[in-house]
Amino acid sequence: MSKEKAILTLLQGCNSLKRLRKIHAHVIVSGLHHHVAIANKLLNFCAISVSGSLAYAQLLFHQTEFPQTEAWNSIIRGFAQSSSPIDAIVFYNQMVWDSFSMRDTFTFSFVLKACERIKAERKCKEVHGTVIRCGYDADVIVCTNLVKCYSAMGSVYIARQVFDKMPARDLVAWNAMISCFSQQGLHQEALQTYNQMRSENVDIDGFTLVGLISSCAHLGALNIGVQMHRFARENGLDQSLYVGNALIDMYAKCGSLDQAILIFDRMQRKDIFTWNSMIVGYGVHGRGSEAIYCFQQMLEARIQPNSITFLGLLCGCSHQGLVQEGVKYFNLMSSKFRLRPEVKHYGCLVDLYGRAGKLEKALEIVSNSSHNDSVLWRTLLGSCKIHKNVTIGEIAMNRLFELGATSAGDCILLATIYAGENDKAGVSRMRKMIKSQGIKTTPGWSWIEIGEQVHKFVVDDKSNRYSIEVYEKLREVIYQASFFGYVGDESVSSLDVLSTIETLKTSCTYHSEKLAIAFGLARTADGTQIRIVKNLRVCRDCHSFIKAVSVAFNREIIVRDRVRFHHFKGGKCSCNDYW
DNA sequence: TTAGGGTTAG
Repeated sequence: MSKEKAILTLLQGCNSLKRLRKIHAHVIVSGLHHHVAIANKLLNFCAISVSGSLAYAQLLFHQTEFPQTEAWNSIIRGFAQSSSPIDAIVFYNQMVWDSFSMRDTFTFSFVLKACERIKAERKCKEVHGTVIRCGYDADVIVCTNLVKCYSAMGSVYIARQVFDKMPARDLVAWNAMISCFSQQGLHQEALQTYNQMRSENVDIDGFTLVGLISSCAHLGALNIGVQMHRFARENGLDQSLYVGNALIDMYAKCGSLDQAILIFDRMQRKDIFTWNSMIVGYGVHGRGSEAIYCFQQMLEARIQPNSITFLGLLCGCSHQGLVQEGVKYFNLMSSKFRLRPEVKHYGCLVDLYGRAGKLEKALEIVSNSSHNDSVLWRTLLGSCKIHKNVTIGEIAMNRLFELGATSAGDCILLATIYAGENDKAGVSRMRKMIKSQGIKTTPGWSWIEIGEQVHKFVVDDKSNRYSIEVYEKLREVIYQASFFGYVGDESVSSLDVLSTIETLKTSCTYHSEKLAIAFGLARTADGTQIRIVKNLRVCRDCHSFIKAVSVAFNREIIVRDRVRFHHFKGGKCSCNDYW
């Protein structure tokens, strides 16, 4: 065997930096350090291997007199996956000026990886231009990297353009496009891409499923989610940790907490995502005690909690009124688990005290918090609405005003408090504030899944193609509901119904959830559960309407609002009218 | 024997 071959064989079996240093010394003594294959192998090991060293790789690289493409690629790749991806771009820039080497598909893949990780938008566009000029825009891997890179920067439209222009798309490319939509919150587009994928006869795998199941979770699209679950089972993909985690989250977010628990219990392996998805699931369903029990099991399984675990726990405690427990876990975060509470955790703490009527304590926390955040004051204002506290409500509103963060929702919250006190002047002030300050309102919308279609209804919307059918059905539903305790907004004082953003713009009659429920009643068989996902909180009028509908039509209705779940059955709601 | 992939919160 020649010396060169012997050294290459040694490098093949090398598994530590210490051993590599010895081989390197041997290479120098043998006068083979200019041998291209050996030098590249050495450099590649140092740059990529977990037992390598990027510092050593840099040393080797600088000792290379005329580095060729392979050497550049190794060093760029090494930095692209390191904690300092910016250095990959620095090396790429140097390579551009080097006349001894040409960039290839590997170079582009690695530098795009670095751009993706540090969200270097300008560089990504520049590399994209070079990719086109160099004729690599037909390369499926480079293009998939471009899709991922634009996706990471939120440039979904460009990502889709790159994807559409690809001459051939493989499974990974489709998965990247679906993930892009899913991660950017464009869930209906993710499902449409999946339909397109199916129509082009592309098989799907576990990666596809995870993106899609996550989109179903956000959309509340249980029927499609169940189909995905069935597909996973039939193809042996339900054993995957990622798929299992996504399924737990999907079932919990679609209102089927029992199904989420079933999958959770059956999972052979559980990681932090598994535990968090279950704890957050319990939390948003207002089942604090079970969230706490799950947390204790998690600790027994020796899984370290993170900040999301505590968000789930605190949410559960807050909605179940477990004040002492909530405070205990808030304190444990930093004292035992060395996790610094973030503004969202403080938000949960304010909500915890506020919901329980301890508004002075909640005010003290917001006032003393180093987070001078509008979210905290808004949370406090929400609690003031529940407990009809004008004084603290006004303090919160003034602080929001000073922070320049007043929204229409805030004005409506305070207007509702004034309305409770029969303070017409206060309500009028809030109306004027919205108008004079030009405060933007958020239109309310609701999703409902019928079969495999997700339909969106916007407040007072008559542009929907089912409008005539829906409005006609809604009139009938309101009439039926009136026999079961629902008093429509016509007979309710206009002050009493000021509780959502929608209200100021229109009458409560055509709130988006009412339209969606009427559509659901018209389009589904008797006894079928109706599930609604709404972007805002449910207003008092709609809440009492849905309670009456659940009994009048003998339907279980599940509404996921911006914060929590409401399970309506037999004229009652799981939130016990406390939300 | 130098490449591209996934989940929880927000």
